Amino acid sequence: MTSTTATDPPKRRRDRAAREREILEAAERIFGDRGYQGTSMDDVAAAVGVSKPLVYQYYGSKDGLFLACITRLRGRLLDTVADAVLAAPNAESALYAGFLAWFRFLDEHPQAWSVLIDENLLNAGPAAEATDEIRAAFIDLIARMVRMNLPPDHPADDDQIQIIAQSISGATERLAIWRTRTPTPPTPDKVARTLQDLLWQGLHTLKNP
Amino acid sequence: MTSTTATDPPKRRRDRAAREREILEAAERIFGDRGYQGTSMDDVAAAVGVSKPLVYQYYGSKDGLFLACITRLRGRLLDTVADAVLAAPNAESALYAGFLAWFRFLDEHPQAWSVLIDENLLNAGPAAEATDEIRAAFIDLIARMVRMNLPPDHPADDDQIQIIAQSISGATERLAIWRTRTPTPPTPDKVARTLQDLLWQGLHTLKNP
DNA sequence: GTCGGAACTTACTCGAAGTAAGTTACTCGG
DNA sequence: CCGAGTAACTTACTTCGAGTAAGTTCCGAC
Repeated sequence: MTSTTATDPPKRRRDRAAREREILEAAERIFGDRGYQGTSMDDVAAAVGVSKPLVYQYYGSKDGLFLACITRLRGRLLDTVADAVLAAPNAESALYAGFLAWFRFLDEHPQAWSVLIDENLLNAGPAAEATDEIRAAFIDLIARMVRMNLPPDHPADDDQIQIIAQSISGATERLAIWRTRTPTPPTPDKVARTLQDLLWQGLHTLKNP
Repeated sequence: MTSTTATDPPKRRRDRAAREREILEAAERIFGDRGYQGTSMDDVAAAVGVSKPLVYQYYGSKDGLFLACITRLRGRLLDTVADAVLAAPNAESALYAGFLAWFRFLDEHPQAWSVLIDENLLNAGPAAEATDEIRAAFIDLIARMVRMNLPPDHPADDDQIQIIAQSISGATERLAIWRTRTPTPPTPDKVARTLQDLLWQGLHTLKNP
């Protein structure tokens, strides 16, 4: 049906930055609706009212376009969570606030999240490294929080901190996927509280090797 | 190059079960080497020394073949971990033994694991439900262990148990991926101990709502 | 031997990623 | 106002891989 945005006739040239943004927004929407595999470059081009080679000129490849979507969406998610964490009065509530912000954001932007779920698609070549880098910002945030939570009397073991940060990242991602596939999932609040209860004690009693 | 298995000339007919096994084994190998996207059905067919439609007749689609690989590999992994868990003398060591078995298996079968990493690819249609079902056996095992670990004086909240089981599943999967992408990852033993330390306390002090 | 079904193949269609080569519109110096 | 230069854009392909239609060959049972 190729509805552009309700304005078909006055489709003039636009400068590159504007067109790039337009394409990116359409791509986020369509990838979110139909998934990576279910979306063709022609679909995206048609939605913007433009031809496919233009999309290729600006984004290089389907992976490139998808990566751009992921990067932007994850950036927003990270900002939201980081804001919540930094606004918390102490370490304990920071952990909880971070979890809560994460699950709430994903509830409120289901389309964004369904793009991010597909992130794992890009396991081939340099795209894999790119998605790892994007996720790494989250892992860093978590690692910083973990350090804040650790008992101050013994120095942190970097391996342990990485292990814990990766664990928390993996746990929250799987929980998010699980919630979307469960008919009546527990509320963000309940999930965040349960995670907090599960982890809080352990973070204080970590033994060094 | 189409190397079958070092025996090209005597390629006779075989009964269905044998051929299916042969195809499945080749598929595991090739998917493991090149990933889902990087593998074509012609590749698999050629490796067995057979034509593509035969593969389709036996496995229906590329997703079907891939799913068959995942199912078998996850089954083995589950057996290994379940054995370790059941052999443990008590709840605390069962948790640790399960983690350890998990990471050791993946160290010893890197090719199997690289197939399982791609599991997330199948996010479309009925394949998504199928992969969820396969993973569900793991979640169940974890959920049972969590119940064993819970303090007996208050009844378990099913939501909480699901949340925890999903978390642990997600954490171990992300850790496994992370370990494969890290030059010198911590040993399975260290990872298992850290996870155990992180979770053990929290599992005992879970509050009901 | 021949008949029936199971194992297997050749030779396609179709859809989507990616590209080569060209065309149209805007813009800026004269 | 006008022509060149360039950025925005298109048409018309190629290529590759998933999936399929329509057979053909082998083998065992009667």
